[in-house]
Amino acid sequence: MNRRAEVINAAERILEREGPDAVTMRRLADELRIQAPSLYKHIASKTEIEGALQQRALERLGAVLAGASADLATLVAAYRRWALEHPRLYELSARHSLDRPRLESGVEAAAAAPLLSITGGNIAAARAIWGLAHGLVDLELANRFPPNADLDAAWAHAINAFAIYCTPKPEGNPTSRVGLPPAGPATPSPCARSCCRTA
Amino acid sequence: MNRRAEVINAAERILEREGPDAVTMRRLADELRIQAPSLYKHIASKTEIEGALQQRALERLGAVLAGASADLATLVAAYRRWALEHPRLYELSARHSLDRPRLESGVEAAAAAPLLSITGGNIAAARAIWGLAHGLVDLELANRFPPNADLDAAWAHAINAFAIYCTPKPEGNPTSRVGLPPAGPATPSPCARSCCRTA
DNA sequence: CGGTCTGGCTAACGATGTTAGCCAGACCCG
DNA sequence: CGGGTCTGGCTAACATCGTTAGCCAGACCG
Repeated sequence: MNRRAEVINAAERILEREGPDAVTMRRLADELRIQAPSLYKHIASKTEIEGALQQRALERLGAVLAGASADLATLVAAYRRWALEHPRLYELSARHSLDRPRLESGVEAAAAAPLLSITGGNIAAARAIWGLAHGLVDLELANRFPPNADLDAAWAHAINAFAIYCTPKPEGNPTSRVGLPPAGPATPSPCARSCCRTA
Repeated sequence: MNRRAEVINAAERILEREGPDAVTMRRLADELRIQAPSLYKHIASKTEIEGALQQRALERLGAVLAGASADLATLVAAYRRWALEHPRLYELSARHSLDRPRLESGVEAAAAAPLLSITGGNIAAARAIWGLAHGLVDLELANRFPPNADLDAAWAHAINAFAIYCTPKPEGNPTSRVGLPPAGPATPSPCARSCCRTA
């Protein structure tokens, strides 16, 4: 069964080095000094490889987020940074629809946990923040912003807007706050920050 | 030159009826009662077709948004509705990176205008809201939320969070407010809404 | 020793985007 | 009317893609 992991490792290597179009069964077989049809002794289809990489991406992103859940700003900064550092993997994992049955259970929840923790267990708010982070990253990766766009400013606004939903965690208490009531009117600083001045 | 438009129309028809995988040069040729290579008399590549559809999507979405720019809630609702009604077209247009050179000038700006208008010309805030709307839609289309997720609640949070950046337009003045200073501390209702109670 | 399983192999299939090259007809200009 | 060019079809073919079928060497085990 270890060969299967080698296949997926090779796929990830090719993906990161040469982009998604290079991840080809024949190219992948080359990397393993094998013929393409032999791959099917270890995996059922290319889709399965993509699924495995998606799972891998979810795990890694989840781990990174878990280590950066001090407050909203650092959390989303970690999200953005990871996505920009592993754009191919992020794209592959985000664009494909999850086939939850195949996904190892818990991965999804683990990736979501830090976000939930920060919103005090407010699932809907966590989803909104997730959407925001994913959307900004996705648009950035897809080249949808003009080349000179000040994306840091956009992220700053995003963080500022959602500050109402988040109380910074008391220092030194890294455990989850899932289950606590939402933060409620912890009014954010009323947007006099530099990022808010129109250019 | 009109045949080119017919090709793109046919591509859109197939896309919407049978999904992205069905948009094949041969299938497309069938639809036009033609042989596949003949398509190349009217277009240079399949990529060009996708670019044209992307442009088309941008135009239509822009038009819809322009007609729904009363306030943030109706604007993003329109965004979401359009994307869910034309998921294939939206995906195709959002996933592909823009090749701005080929894009007809002004389309991008036109699509962005309603958003900019609502943030009072605050570009960074507009981008954040765009990211949020795109992200939520993209995750929804990609099946990333659990089947029973209450997405309306997530959208409500999203709107609530960004309310600080938006003053509702004075009734009966549909012209743009681009250029005005940002809304500043127009404090949002402090999140006592039903959507904010944790389930 | 014999049987089974593992993990390679070659050959091949159908589908994809795309190119080369031919040709009928429309259309225009002298 | 005659000839040239342009338009828009066509067939044949190519390389590449994911994938299947079927063969076989070797390891391993009873």
